[in-house]
Amino acid sequence: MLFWSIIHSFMPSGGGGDVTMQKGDMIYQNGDTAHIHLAHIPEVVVSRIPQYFRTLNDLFQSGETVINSQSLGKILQITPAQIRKDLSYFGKFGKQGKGYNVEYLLDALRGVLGLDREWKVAVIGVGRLGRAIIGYPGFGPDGFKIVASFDEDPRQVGQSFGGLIVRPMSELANVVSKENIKIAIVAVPASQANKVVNMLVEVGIKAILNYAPTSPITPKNVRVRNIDPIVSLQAMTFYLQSEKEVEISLV
Amino acid sequence: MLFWSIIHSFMPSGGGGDVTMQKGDMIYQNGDTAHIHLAHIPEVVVSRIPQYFRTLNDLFQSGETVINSQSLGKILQITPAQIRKDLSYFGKFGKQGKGYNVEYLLDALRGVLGLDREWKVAVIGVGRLGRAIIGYPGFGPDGFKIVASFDEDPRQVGQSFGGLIVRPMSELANVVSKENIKIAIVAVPASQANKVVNMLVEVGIKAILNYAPTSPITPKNVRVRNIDPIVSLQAMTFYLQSEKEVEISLV
DNA sequence: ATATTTTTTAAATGAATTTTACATAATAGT
DNA sequence: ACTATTATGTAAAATTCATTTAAAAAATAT
Repeated sequence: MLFWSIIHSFMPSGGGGDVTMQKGDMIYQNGDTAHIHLAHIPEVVVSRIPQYFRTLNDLFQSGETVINSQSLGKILQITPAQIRKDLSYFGKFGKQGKGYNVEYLLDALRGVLGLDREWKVAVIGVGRLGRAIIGYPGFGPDGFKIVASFDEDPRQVGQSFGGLIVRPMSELANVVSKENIKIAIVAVPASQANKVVNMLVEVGIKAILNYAPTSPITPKNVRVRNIDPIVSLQAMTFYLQSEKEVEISLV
Repeated sequence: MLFWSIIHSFMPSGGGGDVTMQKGDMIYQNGDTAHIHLAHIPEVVVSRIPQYFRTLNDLFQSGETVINSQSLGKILQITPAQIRKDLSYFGKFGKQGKGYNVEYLLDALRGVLGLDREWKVAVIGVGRLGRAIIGYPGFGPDGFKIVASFDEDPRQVGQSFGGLIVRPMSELANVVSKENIKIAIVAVPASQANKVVNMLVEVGIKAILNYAPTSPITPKNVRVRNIDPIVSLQAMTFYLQSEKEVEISLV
């Protein structure tokens, strides 16, 4: 690989669908093609951005036009310094002496998170949980559109939930490719989860929201987030029991 | 406060319900009472323990008797060294040259997480989501028993879901105290979540699993874990869009 | 105008977390 | 019984991440 160039100073983003570059990003040449490699951003930072986004959305809905890092920090229980640092990974959004324009920052983060488009989503498994997910009204307003559902069970195939006909797994590859689906939600029993995840990886899914109580293994270009209420509860019971400070009377 | 003693070498746990102490823990005297302060364990470590526990459970179910850190790491996508380090915060559970006895480690972690008892849980909000939670069969086997449900809406009060009569919020304090409930699951709309969380804190709830898309503020002795699929999805779309490496033809 | 507020940036510090490396102990094979 | 191998536990090093500090710049309020 022939090294080409590192961006040493920030270049503010242009208009619509282009790639924003920043300090630390790299352009390199490989054969007859140039590649852009975006600078590393800590995962913890990436996980906080959606929370900033949601809070800004709430503020915007309630008519707020400006907010500073201090107030935002109070709402989210995060220090103002950290909020400023996090945002600075992506650009300069604030006005000195004033704070952040809510609508402007909201738009900026929408771009950062890739939410300035619609993401098509497939749901795998239409049991009790899968049906609840399909019926959940929260995905649409944030740009996630459930466009297909699948189930292994022939008795489910053909049924209709939330306006979606349940398809057999054999149609997965076709539908994912035709509809250009990149995101899947897994709502099958633990016993089937690994097999299903492998199939999803195979057909080109790049992000999986996994509700099964497992930790599926995927190539690192396929992201997985697990939602497991038991795991969350257990992490809390650790504290519940360890905080029982023992009191021994000495008298 | 009169300083008393720091534990300098590990004392293996005794029998049933006592508190396991270890290197770094402190005993101090305050008035006529002795207090035990357990050594700090990183939050990330605490979050991983339930995953070890779940995987060991699976292994145990499928008849495995021994596992080493390498194999466990492969399953969980964690380095063997990290697993050993994590476990070493709580004691010595392995045998050199062999690995960990699955059943023994499982029991040990059950104790660490405080799962060697039953935890009573209250569910707040019996809408679509709340009912799905009450009906979810996964809580019971892990020692979490949903013993009460509440709703603000008078039309829901008195109805029965999953064998539980829905109670009015006015009975919250009484029931929580009589039943000694320490854990609550919040499944109310975002607009009510903060108010509900405040009520829960007030009546002595110490751990909250929050399904509402908010980040409620609590005193630091009350733990909160948020489950928000939108936030999880958005953290992934960041990578989906930023990984679109741009390819520019140079020919 | 001037003082105040608040952001941005960089650098330095500090804290938390992960990895490395190795002494030590158990096991398995000969 | 001896040797080679395996795998833990942990101290120390390395890394990553978070926080603090300081200084410059921009906006607002007095």
